[in-house]
Amino acid sequence: MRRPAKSPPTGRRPAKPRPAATRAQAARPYHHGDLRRVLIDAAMQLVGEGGPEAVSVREAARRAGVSPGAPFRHFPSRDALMNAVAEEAQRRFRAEIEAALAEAPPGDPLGRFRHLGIAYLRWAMKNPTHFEIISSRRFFDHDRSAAVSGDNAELIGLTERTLAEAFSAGQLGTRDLRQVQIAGRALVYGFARMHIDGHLPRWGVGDAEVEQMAADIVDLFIAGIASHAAPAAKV
Amino acid sequence: MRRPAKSPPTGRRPAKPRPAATRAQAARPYHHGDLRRVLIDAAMQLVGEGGPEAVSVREAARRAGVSPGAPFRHFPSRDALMNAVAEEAQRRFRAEIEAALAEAPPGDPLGRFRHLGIAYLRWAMKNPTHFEIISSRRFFDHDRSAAVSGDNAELIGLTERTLAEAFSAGQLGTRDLRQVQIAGRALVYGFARMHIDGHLPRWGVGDAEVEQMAADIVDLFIAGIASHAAPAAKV
DNA sequence: CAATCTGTGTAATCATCGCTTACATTCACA
DNA sequence: TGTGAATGTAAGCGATGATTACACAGATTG
Repeated sequence: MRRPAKSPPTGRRPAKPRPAATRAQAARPYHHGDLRRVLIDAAMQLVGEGGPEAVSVREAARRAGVSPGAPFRHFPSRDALMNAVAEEAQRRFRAEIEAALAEAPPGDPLGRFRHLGIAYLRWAMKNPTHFEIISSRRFFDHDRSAAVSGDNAELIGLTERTLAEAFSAGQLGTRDLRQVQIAGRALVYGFARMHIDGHLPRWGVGDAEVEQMAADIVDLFIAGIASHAAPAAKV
Repeated sequence: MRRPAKSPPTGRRPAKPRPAATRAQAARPYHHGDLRRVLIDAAMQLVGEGGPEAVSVREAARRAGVSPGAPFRHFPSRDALMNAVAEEAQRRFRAEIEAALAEAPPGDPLGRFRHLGIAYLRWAMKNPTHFEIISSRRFFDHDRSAAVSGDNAELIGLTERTLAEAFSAGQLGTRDLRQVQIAGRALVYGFARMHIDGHLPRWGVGDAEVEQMAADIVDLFIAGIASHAAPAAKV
């Protein structure tokens, strides 16, 4: 980031009130097609390249080929842009989780929980920076975005229901359901954040091994909470 | 942050080469006592007040009563200052963890592991912003700070050894020790991050209940990995 | 004791950033 | 066809991190 401006006026325009420009030079109509969309895409790309902090309104404008003030017609602040980016990321996240869950066997709640956890981690491993913005209060305000909090609540509800079914089916023994839910969430969230924050190498988990380890700890957790009289899950 | 400058020259000096100032005005010797230390303290305070992003070199200088360029005599960049802050935080973290562990019973490895986990979470709950800077690669570079990575490695080694002892003592059944270590870390780290990132309210965990819940999920994890029966439960 | 060297603070300046305001241009609709 | 709303540009404000030239003070040494 922080490139040196790089835009000498390029003779694009004599700068003062000019007669209609004729547009013979084509390629740059005064009005951008769908600037809002383009800005979100550019910001998504910036997040992917350098994390949430790498997003600047000016850089997004630059990539959209537009003046630094233009984005403010569509987003009142940088935070608003980040919110839009977070909504987009959260939407993709939810879509992938639900798609993965659709392929899980309907009969076995604990098995579905396993699919849920693994899909969650797979997306987080593949999209660490996007996962980060939808997870950390620092980069946007969940409470201010109905779309994000809605998608998020939907996913949380999904896992809660799944675990509750497992509980009802006697797959969890006598454990405290709420504790199991929170511990399960902490486990997958923690592993995802360890990946994002670069902790895994220190724990001896190389890039090639990450996905397998993710599945392993989900399985370990399930084995730990599963009712020991009924080894229903897996195998 | 972002306060409006607020420093009209205050007539402190006529700006051009002046004869010795006599220091009759006392209170402000040209050389600050220990600016480096004061800057770190100011930055620590800023982290505590508004998180890592709230740290600015200029604000630290302001609080130290010094010109905006002065800090750069001690820290070549903002990141270097953040590194120093992280070292301080990591030092305090380690000290508290080790103190807590010293009070744990030496005979029972799994019990010591429990103390470790609870002490870890207690510090994280009480110092969320400081915990964040030593955890997230975003705010400083572990690899560039021998002090931080040393303290950190020491703590990790501690938990690894503790769990290994439990394993040797037959308290873990036949589980994969490495997986247990990583899952345990993911669990506590995840819970700490959930707290930092403001997820806990959504999971129904209020501020008053946080510490208890932290202890509960550590216990739940330990119960899950403790011997009782092997994972596959070939009862 | 005096001269000078080195460390540390100040002043001024630069480029970038988010954001605002005044103005220009274009589109859509009456 | 004309006019207002939408949406772009230009210019500028105050903030930031960073650099440079200079001022001062403490320590070292002749």
